[in-house]
Amino acid sequence: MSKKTTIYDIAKKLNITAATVSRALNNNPKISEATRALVLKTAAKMNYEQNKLALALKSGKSFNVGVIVPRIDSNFFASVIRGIEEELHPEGYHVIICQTHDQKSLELANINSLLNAQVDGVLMSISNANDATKPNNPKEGIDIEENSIFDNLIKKNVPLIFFDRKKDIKGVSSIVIDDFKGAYDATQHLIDQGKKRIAHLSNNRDIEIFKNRYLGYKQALIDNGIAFDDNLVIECFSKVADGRKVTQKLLDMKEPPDAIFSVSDFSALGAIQEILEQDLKIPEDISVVGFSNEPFTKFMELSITSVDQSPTEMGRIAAKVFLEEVNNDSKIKSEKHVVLSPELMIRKSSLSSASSAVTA
Amino acid sequence: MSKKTTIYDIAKKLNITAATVSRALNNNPKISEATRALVLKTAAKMNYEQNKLALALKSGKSFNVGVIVPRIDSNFFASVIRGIEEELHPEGYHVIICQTHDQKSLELANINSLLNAQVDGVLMSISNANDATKPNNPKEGIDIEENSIFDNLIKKNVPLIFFDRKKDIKGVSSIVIDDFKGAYDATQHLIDQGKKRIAHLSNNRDIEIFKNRYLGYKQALIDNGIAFDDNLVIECFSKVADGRKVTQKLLDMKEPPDAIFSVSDFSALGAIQEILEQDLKIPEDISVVGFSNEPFTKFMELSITSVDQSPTEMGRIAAKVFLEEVNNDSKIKSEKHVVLSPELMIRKSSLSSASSAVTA
DNA sequence: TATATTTATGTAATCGATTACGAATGATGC
DNA sequence: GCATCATTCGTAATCGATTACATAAATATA
Repeated sequence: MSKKTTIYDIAKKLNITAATVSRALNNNPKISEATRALVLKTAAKMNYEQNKLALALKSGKSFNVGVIVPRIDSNFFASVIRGIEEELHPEGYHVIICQTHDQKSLELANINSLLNAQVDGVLMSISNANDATKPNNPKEGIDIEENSIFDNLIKKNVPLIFFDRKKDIKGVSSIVIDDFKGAYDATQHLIDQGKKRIAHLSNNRDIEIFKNRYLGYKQALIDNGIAFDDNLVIECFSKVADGRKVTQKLLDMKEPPDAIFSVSDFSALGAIQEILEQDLKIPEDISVVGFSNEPFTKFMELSITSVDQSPTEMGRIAAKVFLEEVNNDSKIKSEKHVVLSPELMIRKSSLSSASSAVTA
Repeated sequence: MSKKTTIYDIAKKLNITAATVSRALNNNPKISEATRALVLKTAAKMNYEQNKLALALKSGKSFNVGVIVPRIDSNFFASVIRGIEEELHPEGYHVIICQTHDQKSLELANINSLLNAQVDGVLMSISNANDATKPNNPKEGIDIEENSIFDNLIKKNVPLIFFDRKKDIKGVSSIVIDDFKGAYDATQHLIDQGKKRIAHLSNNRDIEIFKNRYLGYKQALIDNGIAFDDNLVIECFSKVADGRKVTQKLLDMKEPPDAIFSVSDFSALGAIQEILEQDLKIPEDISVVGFSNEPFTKFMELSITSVDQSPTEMGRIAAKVFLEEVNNDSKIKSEKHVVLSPELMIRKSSLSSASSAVTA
């Protein structure tokens, strides 16, 4: 319908050039107050709105950032994105969402696609794809083949920020929680409740967060003089059904566990369902602790103890780190590593005595 | 670091012009096979990637769409966005997320901001801000002052699609669920269970969805010969705490209700908590039905009956309608109104007899 | 008054692509 | 051998902004 008005339209109407209009609109000092006022008034009258696309092409800044997550319909990722959006919106940035569904190929495709769209930065949580088929690179945390996915970003000097699930790449900042501590605290809590045979529902430990939770769990056992038993550690997906399945196996053991610490709230829920099904009592017979503090853990009548990751805060900080990097003109670039402290939310699924208060 | 390579770089290297390079890259027939192959090979060698920004400026298509929601960290909206992203990504579109936090001012600001960014379309669910202070326009569903928010979009011919919370605007498509039917079915179900005094936790009925749920509830009562009692309808926010508060009032009545139908799962949960607190039995004494099928309703031990809105499907369809509109070159523009049928998920919170099966 | 110095504006290049138009080349037909 | 035509490629405009440089006008200085 009505074509968008450009600075040329305004220029023509006022018999001046587009350059003058541009200067008037941008508070350039080299212009008379009279013409500035005139241009501003005319621009308003003609409903002028700056074409950010043209500006982006000229300036090389699109004021768009890409956010890549495995999926958006999980409370954790949605909350992180919420934090990112809230922090970046006032600064004039738009947030572009990409999902990988845990496929490495989509991860690469999304990065390239975002680069073509000229985003000013990429904030991402890496995918959970199973890389187990490839031989592990012995150099701790550095897998050259893997990192080549991010080469394009780094070569083009586009800020990359990892949150939650990161890779160790030189020059790349990251915001994570202290997964080791989260797991350690959860395990210690179970031990404090008198539990001695604590199982661990793990997940792909090629991913740092799952490895660290595993290590935190193990260390807490060791520090309390409890023998670590490999048979009590089972890998399982973050799904209710998978949690049920592996819990069934645990309960079938000669010496079943008296507590379960899961890296996921969903598998923790599956564990609870299976335990109750077998007419065992929670937390008396078996205590259960999850991870992520998904909303439902608080809502259940038998509320589930879980580790809160303050996802919105994580998103906010990731956004702030991005802003620092993108506004840093100096050549000295520093990577920043923020580690948030997790908070154990103690609830009914693990609180043996009625004495202590339950966290809201 | 390494500047991005442009078609001019390729042209210079091959001693041809950028026009030829562009033609080679775009499968333009007016070019020899020899040069095309040469250009393609050189482009690959130089790691050429098309600058979508330049393309967008030239073509007027940014291949970005804006999605505006009250907030992203609710399962419903996150799921809708998931559907939108999954449908639009294969078509080459990026999804830009904006949150309004239910503020009309942010709604307007976001629309304008997206327009400046030259998005190809806007998919949105309108905010829940209370317009009650303004006198209602008698013309059903058409509020001129309100709609002026969308004027810019319509004037510029940018496709606008509403999902879930819509306004009736000429030429604007919408995807909603049949909220009337959802509420009707829920109420009928409660009546089928023998309930006779059914309360309704409503919400701001200036919003269509809440109005329709109210009307569906009312009609079900009437159709079953149950007198409608205004005292049993209470407005309340979609929050657990608010649900508790108003339920307390309901239970304090001389004749308390024997069932509660809530427009929100969260206030339904609050209701349940309050009911159990008062040592009443669910569903024997009081049944509770929510709306939205939030994940936690299924997970609770006392699972909550709720109305599923198939949000991912809603997002997919919204995206498809957008694609139809954006790909429609003809001048005949038609608005499309898709109404999805909601599905009542019957669970323990309302199923009196153990005879019937509970939906998963 | 003549010169120096601001101040305000215009000219034109630039960002990186696409494309209408025109020109050069070679092939074809008679 | 020459007109005709198709093929292939170059020229230059365009999308809508910004900005270095040039220039004209206005003001200050001696």
